[in-house]
Amino acid sequence: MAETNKIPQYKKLYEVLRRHILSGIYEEGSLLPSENELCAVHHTTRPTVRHALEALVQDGFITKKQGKGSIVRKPPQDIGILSIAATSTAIGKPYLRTQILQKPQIKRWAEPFPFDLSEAEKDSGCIYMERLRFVNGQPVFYDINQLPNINLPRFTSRTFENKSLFDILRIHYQIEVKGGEQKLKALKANRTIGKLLNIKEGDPVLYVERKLFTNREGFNIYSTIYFNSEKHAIFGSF
Amino acid sequence: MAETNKIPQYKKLYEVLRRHILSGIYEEGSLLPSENELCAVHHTTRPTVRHALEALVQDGFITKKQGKGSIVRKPPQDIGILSIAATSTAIGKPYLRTQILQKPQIKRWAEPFPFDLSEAEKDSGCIYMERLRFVNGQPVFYDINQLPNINLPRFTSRTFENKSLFDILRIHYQIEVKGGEQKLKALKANRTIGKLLNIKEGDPVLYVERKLFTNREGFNIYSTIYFNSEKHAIFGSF
DNA sequence: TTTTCAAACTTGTATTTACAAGTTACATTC
DNA sequence: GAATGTAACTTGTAAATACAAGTTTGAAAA
Repeated sequence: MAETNKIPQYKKLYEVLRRHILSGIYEEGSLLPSENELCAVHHTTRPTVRHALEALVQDGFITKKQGKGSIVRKPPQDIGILSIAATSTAIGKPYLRTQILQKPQIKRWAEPFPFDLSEAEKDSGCIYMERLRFVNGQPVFYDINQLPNINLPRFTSRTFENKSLFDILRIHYQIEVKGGEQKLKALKANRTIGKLLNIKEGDPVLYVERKLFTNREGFNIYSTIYFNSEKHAIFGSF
Repeated sequence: MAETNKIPQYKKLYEVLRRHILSGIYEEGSLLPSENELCAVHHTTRPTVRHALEALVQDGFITKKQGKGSIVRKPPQDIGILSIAATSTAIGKPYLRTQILQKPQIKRWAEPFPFDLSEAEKDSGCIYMERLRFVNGQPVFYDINQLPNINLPRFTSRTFENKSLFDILRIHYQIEVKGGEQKLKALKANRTIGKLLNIKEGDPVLYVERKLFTNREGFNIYSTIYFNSEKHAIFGSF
């Protein structure tokens, strides 16, 4: 028994089940094997299985019901609450095109900065990028992302057009978002924002400032978002 | 031993610790008693203590560090992402006054209703209430709450002025919010909203529709919120 | 004085066992 | 056939125990 790589059993089980749910082996609405079955299959005990299931509940992959079982849920989108839903009619998979206005480049942090930066973050400078996102051809989402330039080889030369910033961070750099905080306001669009989002100056826009914590100590991602909520709404589930 | 009211020990311990954190008995940044100490004091065992602490971590009241202990955090506001933060200057404890515009009363559900209602919810009618909340004397927060009128004895006669709706549901009825979904938009204030929030007609307001799931099957809480983000922002952490 | 290291804490992971409580299915009874 | 109840599932709560791993402290050694 030397092959245990220090990764706890409950986490390994979590990963297995999560993978199975995402890959469709367990269908949405169906029941996971019972806790005792999972014990038998994975050669472990109920508290360990329950620990893994608890994490799945926490991350929204299942709901549990006493006497019934663990029900598979629709896997939740990206972490962090922000996806887009149409207000009037429910569009199944909104056609979302992303245009990079400013490719990732190394800059100084914007001043003044809406969040407190650590010394390490200040010293290392930041990687800056701007994106504009379209739903059905209309611009709805303008966001500025800044992250510290700490140990991210080749980052600025990667392609972002069709990939999520977060996917790239997770897959290439093992950086995962663990939580965050955000401030939301409704503002009048100024001229620049109005032009970008194709609305009139003075029209209301949703404004969000976010700080996302990651599994890397002291590595946070900062975003500023302007959202055209004329025809769409920001939708979140938690 | 007849006084156990069916409430699990770990929940009771959670309530005790939560109360103590909120009342300042444990200061922000300080350490909670160690798990073994809590075991001794509350006559229980580590798994139970850990279960309670896990819930506190989940709700943002503490963070844990292996080898160190449980660190008390700044207690997060109301449940579920919505609290208020001043944008310009950080106000330590924003003076928040709540005015009940419409005491809880039994009504029919509003039509049209932004979310799908179950048959049970439709049949039972709803408890309806409106509140207006002030920070430093200025109205910032107008919210309409609707919840199904199912098995909530004495609910409409309770006092809400200084207590959170969610605290009352949790403590008196063992109803806990387990998750939810919400839509956010920026709108122009109409005349009514403008008057309530003391802003000009046409000024931007933050508009939120929320559906909160609870541990009671089929019991959801629905809120509509208008937020004056002129001087404040909605703050959330996740 | 400074460094090193070991002991005594802390939380993290895991097993084993037991019973309570909610759900379902089926056999019994009316 | 319809209602009832029981048995066999499910998850929920709780205890007792053991060891692993990270942090702090202070004594011993350099």
